[in-house]
Amino acid sequence: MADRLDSTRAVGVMTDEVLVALRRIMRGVDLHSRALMTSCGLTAPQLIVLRELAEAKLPVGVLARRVSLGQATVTGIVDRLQARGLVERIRSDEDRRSVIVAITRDGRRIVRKAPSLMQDRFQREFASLQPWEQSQILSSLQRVVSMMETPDDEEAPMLGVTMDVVAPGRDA
Amino acid sequence: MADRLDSTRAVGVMTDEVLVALRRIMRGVDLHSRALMTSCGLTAPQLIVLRELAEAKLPVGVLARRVSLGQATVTGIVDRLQARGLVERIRSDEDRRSVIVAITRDGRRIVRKAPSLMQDRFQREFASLQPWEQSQILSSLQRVVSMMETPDDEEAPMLGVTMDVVAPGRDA
DNA sequence: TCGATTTGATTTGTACACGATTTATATTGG
DNA sequence: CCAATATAAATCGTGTACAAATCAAATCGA
Repeated sequence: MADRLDSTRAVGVMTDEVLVALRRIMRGVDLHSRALMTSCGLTAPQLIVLRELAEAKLPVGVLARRVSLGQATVTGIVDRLQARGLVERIRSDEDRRSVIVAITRDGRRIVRKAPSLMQDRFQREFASLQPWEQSQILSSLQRVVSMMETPDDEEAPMLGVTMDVVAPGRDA
Repeated sequence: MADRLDSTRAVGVMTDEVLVALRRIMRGVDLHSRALMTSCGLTAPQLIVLRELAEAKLPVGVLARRVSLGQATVTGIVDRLQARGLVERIRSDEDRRSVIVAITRDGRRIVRKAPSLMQDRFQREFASLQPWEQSQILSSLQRVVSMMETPDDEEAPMLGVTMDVVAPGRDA
């Protein structure tokens, strides 16, 4: 019964379970994001960005790196935030290519009363764990991150998924 | 610079790090999905759906539950798969509201030569860990899942791996 | 100084992913 | 038998998220 996938090597079994857990986590985060949306009008990424800006005004590029998102994505998020008057764009005097994003008074007010990024349930349960369990979970997650992100983070050359399907010549 | 987060309560510090790790993982999964796209023309969700269909033709609703996605999302994925001729839609004779999705010969061929869902790198690194590390990671992830999903909501049928911990009952 | 390159941001196009609504078909109640 | 209800899928609207193309400003080179 376990051999439905011809390509399933022994190692695949547990990897698949990891994958399933990952997908369920992603789904959970997404669903919470939507719940947030209906409760306070902000999605998780929007709130993350806003929180970052609550600490300091930043140019878009720096902001993107801070929140681990692409520049294009952040531009869209800032668009929506700006439409609600929660942030403002200021062209830098130093470098007129650069757009500084700053939180507004309204934005600050919303950040202050916004619920936590993760559901209360998660916070509560996580907090109730023993410290060693908390660090174990954190380090496991970080281990997964390190296995997923390229080590010498050159960003592009990791497309090594290709078995023989595609030619690796990306620079040509 | 360490006091920028003065507004976070003690419990928030580690939770935030968990969150960051989670987001980086999600980003990693997404990036891999795109790499997959360029290498074999299929994204991860498409491949997941196709794999499921390689085992049996299914109505859209059942398919959606099997892969833990919404019905609307699966409709879109099936649209794109169908446009490439990898699946076909068949209206059920029994119940003409129902649309059975079946994999085609081309679809089966692609599934066969598609790379694993996760990069080789992840597979290799995960496999190279000590067994106790593997189970620690898996159980940490599953712990996170259980903290995130509301007990009410359980049920998500997952991608067929069902071993322990979650959802004992496979389907009928 | 003027072109070429680089760099920051936006735009465009594709693909998820969801809830809500709509459409088509079944089933049931009167 | 037909209206009311229920269900399956498709469609619509919103919001991520990315790469690629584009635009605009700065900087470098000749």
